[in-house]
Amino acid sequence: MNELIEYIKNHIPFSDEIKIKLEEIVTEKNVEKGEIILHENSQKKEHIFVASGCLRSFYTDADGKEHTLQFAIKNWWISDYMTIYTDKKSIASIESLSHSKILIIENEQLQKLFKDFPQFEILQRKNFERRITTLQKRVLSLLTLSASEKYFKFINEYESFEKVIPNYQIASYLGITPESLSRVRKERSQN
Amino acid sequence: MNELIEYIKNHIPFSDEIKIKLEEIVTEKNVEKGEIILHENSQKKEHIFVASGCLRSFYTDADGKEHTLQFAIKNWWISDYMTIYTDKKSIASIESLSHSKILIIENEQLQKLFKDFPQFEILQRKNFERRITTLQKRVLSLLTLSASEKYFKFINEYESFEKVIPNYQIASYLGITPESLSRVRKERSQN
DNA sequence: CTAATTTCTTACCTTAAGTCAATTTTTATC
DNA sequence: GATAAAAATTGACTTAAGGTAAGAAATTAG
Repeated sequence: MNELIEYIKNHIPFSDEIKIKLEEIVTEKNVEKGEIILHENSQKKEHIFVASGCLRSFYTDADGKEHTLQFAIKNWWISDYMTIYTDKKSIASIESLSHSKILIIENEQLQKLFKDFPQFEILQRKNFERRITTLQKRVLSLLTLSASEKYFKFINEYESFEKVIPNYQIASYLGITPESLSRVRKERSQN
Repeated sequence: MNELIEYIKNHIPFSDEIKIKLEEIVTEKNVEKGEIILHENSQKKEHIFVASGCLRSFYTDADGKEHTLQFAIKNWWISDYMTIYTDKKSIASIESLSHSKILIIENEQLQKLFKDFPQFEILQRKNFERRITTLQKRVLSLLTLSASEKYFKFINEYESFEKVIPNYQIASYLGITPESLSRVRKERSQN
């Protein structure tokens, strides 16, 4: 909870009122490595804030292959946007990649929070803007870059991820096979 | 202008006050096929509403190859989000694919509008939500689908686009070559 | 500390999609 | 409606990345 408060204070004016409200609507949870937090097919509209550790959202295709949508570390939000903003069943799952501390807010509660404390709208808007530009950049990478370019861009941009996240999951984020990623990494170590 | 008003009325309560304000900040423009509305490298933070016709935003890579970011038809918004929400120079351009009528709003003006008429925030939020889920779906398509699957999904989803947009631009949206797209289309006509 | 499991690497082969170049078809222009 | 320009198609060839399978390395669990 303190991590979330810290995060909020860094963005908008904070008050005791807000604190009380937050304590009412936020669920704190410690999760183990490998634990699934949000299951595919659920209809839960939950926003997850990562207080510590690392999470991943992914989609499992018809062949059982997993495709990573997002990684999230401390101070990041992660959720299944398609489920929250449409009325369709979730096609994605969220799992923890390490022992993590997470804070969960129900979407309805969050919407109420926006009404009661309009300054949160600003936070939300900023998050949206960041998310849109991030997704846009990712589309562009997928459209224009080769396997090795995508990988080097990724480890460059998300250095801190490299140690926590298994390579086969990075591959599934970049849209390449683990074998290809391994070959790309070999090249690097030879040059 | 009427098209924008119509659009707004469909989403939030409208008033004469809003109308007056809009007339003050909105620039109406008729553009020709092939006309560039927003140039790469500009720093203009403009939101474009399509009243009629069809627009396209695209990125030109180092080899001069164009990669389509978005198409937009009547009642869609199109802009260069990366330029608007970061302080970097635009790496994308926006062009008109037909004779089009467009309405342009400066980002600063739009932000003021949000302050004066908070109901617009709702409109903005909905737009953001839609955009995020759309981008997310596109990432997923790029990660999981073959050239032909991407194409059939596209023409299925955006039927109305097929007639206006040249195939080589659809190819650049899907991340495949025009030649590959042509082969995919040939298969379809044979089965 | 050892066994079991998971992740990563490597070699060999296959394939989907890219490249290049020529031709046909469609669209725009005078 | 003829001519020019743009877009689409096609064929021959190349290539980047995928598939398979087996073994090595690293992690995790008992």
